Amino acid sequence: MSIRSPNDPPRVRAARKEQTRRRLLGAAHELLAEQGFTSLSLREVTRHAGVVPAAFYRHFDNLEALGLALVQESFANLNGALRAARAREGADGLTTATSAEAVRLLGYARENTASFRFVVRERLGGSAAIRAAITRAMERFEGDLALDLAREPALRAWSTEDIRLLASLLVTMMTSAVEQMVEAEGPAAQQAIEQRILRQLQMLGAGVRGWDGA
Amino acid sequence: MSIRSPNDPPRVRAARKEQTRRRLLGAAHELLAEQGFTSLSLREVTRHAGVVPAAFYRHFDNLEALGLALVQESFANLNGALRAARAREGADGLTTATSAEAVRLLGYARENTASFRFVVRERLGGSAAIRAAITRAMERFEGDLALDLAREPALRAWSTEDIRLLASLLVTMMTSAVEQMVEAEGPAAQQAIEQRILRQLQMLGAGVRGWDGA
DNA sequence: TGTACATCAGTGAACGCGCGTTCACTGATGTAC
DNA sequence: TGTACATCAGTGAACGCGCGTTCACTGATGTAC
Repeated sequence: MSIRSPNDPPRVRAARKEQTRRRLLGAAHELLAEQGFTSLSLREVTRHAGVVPAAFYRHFDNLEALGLALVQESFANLNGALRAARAREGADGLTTATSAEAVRLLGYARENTASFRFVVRERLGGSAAIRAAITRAMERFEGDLALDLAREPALRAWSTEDIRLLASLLVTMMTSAVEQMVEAEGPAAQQAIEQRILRQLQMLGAGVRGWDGA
Repeated sequence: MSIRSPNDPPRVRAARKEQTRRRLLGAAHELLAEQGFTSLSLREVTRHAGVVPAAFYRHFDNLEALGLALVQESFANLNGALRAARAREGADGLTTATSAEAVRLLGYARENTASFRFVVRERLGGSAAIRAAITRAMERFEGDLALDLAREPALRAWSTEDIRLLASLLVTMMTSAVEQMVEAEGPAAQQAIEQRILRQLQMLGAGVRGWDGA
């Protein structure tokens, strides 16, 4: 590091620090495509980032803090992408809307495999703090989904609890599809996964239409 | 080790070896209740089992081999328990049968938390070989379920592919419930999880009844 | 039953290795005048 | 604009530690006669 250019603008130091931080996060991100977070080492990350191990501590207290930053970033990107895509499209009807959301989510997962693989793998394993952060983010996602469902005319007669259960079930199904997606090899497999969950959503949709809450 | 008793029966050596093997598996099992397989160390396991590290190699090639043995054992126990419970009960009707199976599975998961926590955590993380072994076992489970579904009068008109999709969806739902169950604290939380998935199964059941395969 | 030899589960010491963390340092960047 | 001093991101060396694996060994168990 410490390569100076003659005419840097002011705040160069802060910008360079941020740049190194990004390099650390990026290095971890790349390494996590091929291994679990638990088996990641600080030295590995700094080596990959082209920085000396001790430099790590200028940016994070420890590896777990970096992991939490990754979780936060992954979900921020995902939510941003979904929000943008929703605004772009805007579908009507419950089944259609849910299916469209699934397609958007899977599409984003397909394009951001590394990020999703990390989240999917760490959701249940390894560090308790990271697990908790992922759970929290997914609960927020599920809550938003429940709010959307509550506005659906088709579900007007449903109890709040049943709407929550439906949202939870939808998240379960999408999570499972994303799990398959990040392990899928080749576009054919990816398309098959998408078609499978869409048909499963239709099956469930038939149940939702026939549901009288009894 | 090597504590001799005066009048041991023959085959003492083999029996003692098996006993040590069980101790190693048991030690790993206990340690895995509190940490991921990836962060488990050979020395930790042997220490917990009361054996010198080098002794490990008389029983397994490496830690991963022990992990695979654990996977195999977990599913063998699960399948045995479910088969026994099914024979004991035997329910009629699709929704009833599926719900009963879910109740059995969750009950067994409640009583064997450590074993399930291991499987649930390693299903997506860590070692590729262990992940593959768990996936295989779950596919077998899903295949058996699909066979059962195929025999259901209510599903006579369904295509093979749709029956597979339904089995897959049911496994997804049960897996999710088991994931929640192993993290649940207290009987109240456990019962809530059970009630939630039962109602979700009813919602899906309504869809299955109304499904015309279109 | 008794003896002599073979087997082999478990031992204990040793090895080299990568790890996380600490520390005093360096030199470019930032600031005050 | 120029100078003197302060800040601080990144360095390089050092540390103690637990790790997986190897090896020659020991002594109880097993077998052949």
